[in-house]
Amino acid sequence: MSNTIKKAFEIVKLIEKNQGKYTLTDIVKILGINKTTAFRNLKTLEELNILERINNLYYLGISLFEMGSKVYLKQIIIEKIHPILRELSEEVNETVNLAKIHNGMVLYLDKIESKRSLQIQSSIGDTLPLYCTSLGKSILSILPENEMREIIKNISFEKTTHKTISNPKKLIEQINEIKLKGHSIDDEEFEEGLICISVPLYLKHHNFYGSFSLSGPSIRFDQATLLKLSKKLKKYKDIIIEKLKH
Amino acid sequence: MSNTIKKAFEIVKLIEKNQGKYTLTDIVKILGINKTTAFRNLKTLEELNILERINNLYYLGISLFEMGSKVYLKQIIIEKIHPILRELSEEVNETVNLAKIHNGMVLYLDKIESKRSLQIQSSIGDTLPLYCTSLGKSILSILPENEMREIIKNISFEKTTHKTISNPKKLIEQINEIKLKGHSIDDEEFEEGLICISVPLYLKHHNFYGSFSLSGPSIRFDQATLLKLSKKLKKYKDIIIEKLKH
DNA sequence: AAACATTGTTTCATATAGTGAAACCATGAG
DNA sequence: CTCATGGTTTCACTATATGAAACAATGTTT
Repeated sequence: MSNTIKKAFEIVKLIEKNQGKYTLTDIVKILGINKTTAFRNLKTLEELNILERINNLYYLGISLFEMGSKVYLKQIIIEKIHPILRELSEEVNETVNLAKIHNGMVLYLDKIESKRSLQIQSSIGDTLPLYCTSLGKSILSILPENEMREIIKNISFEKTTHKTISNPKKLIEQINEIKLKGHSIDDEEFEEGLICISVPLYLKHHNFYGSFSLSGPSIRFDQATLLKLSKKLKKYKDIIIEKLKH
Repeated sequence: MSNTIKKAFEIVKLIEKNQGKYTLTDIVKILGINKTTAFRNLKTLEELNILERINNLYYLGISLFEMGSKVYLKQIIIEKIHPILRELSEEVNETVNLAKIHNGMVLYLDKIESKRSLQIQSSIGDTLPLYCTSLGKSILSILPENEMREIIKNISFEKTTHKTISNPKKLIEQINEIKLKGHSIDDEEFEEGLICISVPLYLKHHNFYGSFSLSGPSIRFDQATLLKLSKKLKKYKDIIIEKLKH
């Protein structure tokens, strides 16, 4: 079924990974496709503003921005939650992230940066593994049991810090704890010096399995602070669920 | 050149206009394409998460959100300007919009809603005509003369309120005024009861022709207020230009 | 400045891959 | 139970995307 579309989309996905890095010939080499085909597809994608070409290097185009702004998720869910998360961020003066599960990964949906926060780089639209982020672990804790097992089965664990969870048993252990506590913590498991604390967020009516978090440098996030923050998170979680009830 | 891609994209563009309204058969009728082709294209688009199907009705898919979040414009320009606009919004307690020109239209890039503002519906990603918004008029005032003339030549004026500008001469007159004053006003020219005030924003290094605005109900925007707001806008404009200088 | 390398673009013959009419299901209405 | 509607599958066909090769436009090396 429409291979042409898929091929074109493969190109776009490649550009998404590395904007402004690839030239026609690069793309041909990387994807192993024919030059003429690539050439013509790039041309049409450019015409459609799906890609943009500057000095023969390709970038994601403005059409994607236009359409991306209009997906249901953005207009109905993210934009309704945003002001609430903003309040949270202002109240505790830390960076807030919102995420959902997508293809067995954490997809970042929204972010409110605290003014003081040293910038930790996670961008809206990025995807990260479930097992090494507090957001991901929170989400895992609210998934239907069989779905969770299925996802964990397909994870290939890779350590990014010495604290990263590296096997299914440990992960499932933690998930069970999270179910009891109602929140999850990423204690430098993904990035040295970075701590996150998340609560799961399930919106039944929208079939939304997600979570949101507070994150910052480990210096600021001692045990006492974490306890306080977890309470705040749960408070705001209730506010969100109330607002998105229908 | 790759007609298949274009056809597929036509479908996506149709869905963008009316999410959750069209079924396969509708799409076939509206676009005058073959049922089988539409069927298969819809299927691949769904597979690629470009479209989402719920009860045989189509919505924009999550891939578009992912990729849309990563366009240069968003990551480099909008996200840098955002906190500044947020400050502006908080300082004057009114709704702020950011826009740029795209295909002879105003493309809304960002929005910060004031808490008190009665919701005026303009969404990020929307496009509106240049001539009936203050944002558009501001942009026109900074375009190269020939480009501006060319664009105005192609406008088909349509009145949405009795105050809407309805001919090129009047528009060019106003643009000349804007060039002198440094800001533009939309006095219920697009929507009854809605006033906007904008300043143009040209970012040389990014080849960015845009503008940003404050908007709200006409009751609040008397002459004296407008004067104050125009000063604020210009102040923030300088801040933005300074920050995006390189 | 000439020869070479590299990369984007065009041509054209070919067959693959998308197309569309028609038949087929599944569902819901009358 | 019949009909109507809308989604799905089949299959023969040819239009359409494909890819090798030639070409043009760069910039680089000698």
